[in-house]
Amino acid sequence: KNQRVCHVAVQLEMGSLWEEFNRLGTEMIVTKAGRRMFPTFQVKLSGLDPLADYVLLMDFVPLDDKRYRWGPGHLRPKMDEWAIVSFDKLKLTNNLLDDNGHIILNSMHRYQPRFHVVFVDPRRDSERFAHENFKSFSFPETQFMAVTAYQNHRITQLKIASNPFAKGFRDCEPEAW
Amino acid sequence: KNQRVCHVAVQLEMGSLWEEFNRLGTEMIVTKAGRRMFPTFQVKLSGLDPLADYVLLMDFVPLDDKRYRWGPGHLRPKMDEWAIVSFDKLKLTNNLLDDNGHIILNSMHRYQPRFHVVFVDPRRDSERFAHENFKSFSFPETQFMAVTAYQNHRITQLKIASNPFAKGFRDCEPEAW
DNA sequence: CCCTTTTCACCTAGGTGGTAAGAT
DNA sequence: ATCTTACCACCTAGGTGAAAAGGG
Repeated sequence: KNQRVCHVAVQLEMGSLWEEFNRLGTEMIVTKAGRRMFPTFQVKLSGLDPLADYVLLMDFVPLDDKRYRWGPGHLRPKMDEWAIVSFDKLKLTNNLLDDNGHIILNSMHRYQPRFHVVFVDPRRDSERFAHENFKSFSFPETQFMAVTAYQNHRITQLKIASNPFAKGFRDCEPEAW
Repeated sequence: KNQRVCHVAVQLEMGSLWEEFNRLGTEMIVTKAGRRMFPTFQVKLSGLDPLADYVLLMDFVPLDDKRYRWGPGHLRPKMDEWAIVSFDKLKLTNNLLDDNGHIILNSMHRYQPRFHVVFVDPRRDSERFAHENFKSFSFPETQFMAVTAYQNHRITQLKIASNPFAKGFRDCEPEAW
């Protein structure tokens, strides 16, 4: 592995929330127009070379068949700072003809989100080193099933309890979250 | 001038709205937190080399003293397409200590917005060619005075009539805009 | 007196799950 | 029967000028 990526470490943000969902069997809604993930996939990066350029992206590995990618763009990390990368604008869709750059997933199938840090190699023959210029990370607690409607009512209730945009469906508990 | 920029042409969007404001003497609000411009500075680009990289930015030339810049980032133009660049997220502030990347302007002073297309020269000694790698554009009808409160009531009325976010202050006319 | 700051009601824009109807 | 779609009320988030208060 290239020196620019071999020391890179990644920590999942909101890990306890992910685990809480994972215990119930996380589900993510997919729609024609595209739907955000909740919890948001968010990681804290360290060990980046402040002078190097990186491309950060995600893909979704089916615990069945195909694979899809999504990237939030370039990053040149700031010195003395743990870069936090949020995929909050990433959207999931079940529309095979989607042209909005959303992730196309198969409803009722399970997926493992994966995160990749790719060093942008400035050398002319960088293709030759492509295999050593990236590092990938998987967090098992972020696995989920793509659905068009929630299958498990307890997942629905946890989403309503923890997602600010679903506050309209809460019954009570003004301070619990 | 470099071939990558010498054929670049730019057309101001919403020209007639800018002219309507200009006839009254355009004013732009500046606040501590930063305020958007309205009308938005928006241009249509043509003559770009589809294989080249560009940086697009704006600055504000005082019809008195200092100068400030703001850039929306890189652009690699799509073939067969007139790229439209919108500076709708640009904000103006009068806070000299601003660290949000907003444009710091002097209230009660007049400014001329200016647009620059900069070719990202891949050559090692690109600094030597910096003077020939950009092209700049000024539209006199986009001049304005920075203010903390509107000075001309007719400007206020035109803003209310044409800015969707000010719809709450309209008296009538559901179809006029 | 002139200019700036703060707060506010009223918008735009868009992210939620519920619900009922539609599709297979 | 099972999964999908379209629409909805209800939120978050944030862009408006008005008005009143603050500052020199």
